[in-house]
Formats: sequence, C-alpha cells, structure tokens
Amino acid sequence: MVKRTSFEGDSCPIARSLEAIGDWWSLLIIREALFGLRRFGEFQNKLGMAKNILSVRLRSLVDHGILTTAPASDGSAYQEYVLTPKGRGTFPILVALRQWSEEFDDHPEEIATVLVDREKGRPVKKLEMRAEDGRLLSPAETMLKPRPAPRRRSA
Amino acid sequence: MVKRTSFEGDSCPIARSLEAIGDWWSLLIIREALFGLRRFGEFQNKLGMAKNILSVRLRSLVDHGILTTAPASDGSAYQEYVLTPKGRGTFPILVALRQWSEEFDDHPEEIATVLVDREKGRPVKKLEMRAEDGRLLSPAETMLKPRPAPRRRSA
DNA sequence: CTTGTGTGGTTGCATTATAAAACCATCTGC
DNA sequence: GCAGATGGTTTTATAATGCAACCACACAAG
Repeated sequence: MVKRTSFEGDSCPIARSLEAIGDWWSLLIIREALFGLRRFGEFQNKLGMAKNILSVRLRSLVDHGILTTAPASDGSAYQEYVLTPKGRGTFPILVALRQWSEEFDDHPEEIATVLVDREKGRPVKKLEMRAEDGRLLSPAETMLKPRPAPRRRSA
Repeated sequence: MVKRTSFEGDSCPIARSLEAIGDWWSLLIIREALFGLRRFGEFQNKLGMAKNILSVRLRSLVDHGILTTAPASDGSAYQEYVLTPKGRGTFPILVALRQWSEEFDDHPEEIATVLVDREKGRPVKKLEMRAEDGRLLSPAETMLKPRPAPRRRSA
C-alpha cells in the first residue's frame, strides 16, 4: 500500500489528534463552526474551498464525533452541522495556534484580528500551563511519564 | 493552478500557523525535536516516515524558521536540525493537542504517556486562558476584535 | 404543472502530494 | 582504499486535492 500513513492506533495522543484534525481544512472548518456557521453553503462561501472537499471533510468530522448533523433549524428541509462537546473542546488548540502566529509570525501586521476578553475588550493572556497545585510551568519543568495502569473494575 | 491552496497571506492567524505546521508530519517532527532529536536518521527512525518526505519537511521547517541547521555537534561532519525559539514556541500547541486527545479520545486507554509536572510527577492541569487581570476565561467570554491600527513611527 | 432559482451535494478529470524503493554521495573506521 | 553507516536525491506508483460540470431536491412564480 502506498496510501497516506494513518496515525490511528498510534499511542501518542498528539498523533491521535492529528489523525482527526491534522489536515489542511478541518481546523478552519471548526474555527468557522465555533463562530456559529452551520450550513454547507456558509462554510463553502466563507472558506472558499471546493465543495467536494468540504463534503468529504464534513463527513470525516462527523465520523470523528466533532460535528453532528442536526435535522434542521430554520424550517428548511436541509441539515446543519453543529459542534459536539468534543468539537468545542478544540478551542484551546485554536487559541494556541493563534497565539503562536501572533508571537512569531514574520508579518504580524497582516493579522486581522485579536482575541480579547469580552468583558474588558483587552487581549487575552498567553495560554498558561500549571501544575496541579497551581504553579506556572515552563516546558522544561514538565516531562512525559508512562500512563499509569488503568485500574480495573474499581469505578 | 490546481495546487493545494496556500494560506499564506491569509489574514487569519490560525490559517497562517497551519500554513507552516498544518501538515501531516511537521508537528510530529517538532514533537521529536522538543524531545531532543536532532539528526536526520533519528527522526527517520523514530517516526518511520519515508526519507524523501522527511527531507522535504525538514527543509520546509527550516524555511519557516522553526528549525535551523547547526553545522555539527559531536564532531561528525554532518549537520543537525535544532529548534529555534519560534520552534520551541509551538509547545502550547502540542500540549493543547495532547490534552484534547486525553479528554475526548474514544480509546484513551491506548494513550501511552501522560504529561506531568517534573517536580511532583503529577499530571499538569488543562491549559488555562486568562484575561489580562487574571480572570479565568471560557470560550464564550472571549471575542475577536479587529486588530488595532499599528501605531506608526512611535516606537 | 411547468419553469426557474437556490441549496446541497456528487462525479469526472487534471494536477499535486505522498510513499516505497532504488540509487548515490559522503563520511568513518580500519 | 574498501565496507558499512549516514544523509540524503531520484524514480515511479498511488492517493489526495481542486476545479468544473453535473445532478437531485425544495421552493416559488407564472
């Protein structure tokens, strides 16, 4: 087989995430969905992508439990694509991508929008990683540990 | 042209990030680089990917300023690929991807490792988004604002 | 009921990206 | 200088992507 390698079954959680949303368009579709887009035509218009590709991606996102198809909403007989909790859970990923661009992009002046605190209108802080006890952690202060054995039948 | 659409020049910072690291392999290469891998063969062995693809990806990452080629390190006349600050800045993205998988994966028992606080050995908390004044923010408490006009020649 | 229009796709075909394997150049040890 | 390891490039085949054309259905007007 010469097909694109799949990360399904890989034990690395990063690879597993990429398997679901690691392609060219999925995260942008999710971005628009977080913004409230729901209809096929809305996505197609906003993203300017080919309809067949959009079709395939939407199906894939539904298969991965990120979107779900709702029968209707405004009376029309068409269906809509709405985010599941899993889909909404990608928000930190999008924020991290956004902040990386804001911090390191070679042409930051071309970035059109800033993510702000709705209440104060001020930019949000960089994502913070904290220990269980609340200490702020740098990458160097973390490490990977083998997953603890799953406790059996003890709820 | 029928080539893959490029997000270069797009005003959305998420699209701009994806332009650099939004493909199948780049984030995994970066993941290994964060782990300390530096040599072509190390990447190739660890990731099990085709050498030509690795070659293309490494070049692309270097072009995007995420990796840089260091002339040597252990005396051998080969070059190494090391992360730039921009490259190390992707850490939160990888953490976000990891945590998303940990929280929503259909088969979490297949995930091999946990990211822990090095000092205590306890899992790190979920990434937190905070306002300038320290308030913890949910997605709904944020919004996008047009980028403030760049102040000209005022330092 | 027939025609027209908009939405939501699918199909066909050309182009590009990805993958495996073979190949090649350079370095390293001897 | 020869054998093997390292670090790639080239070749060739398959899969993914993108555009355009097409089709199905709903709805509205005439």
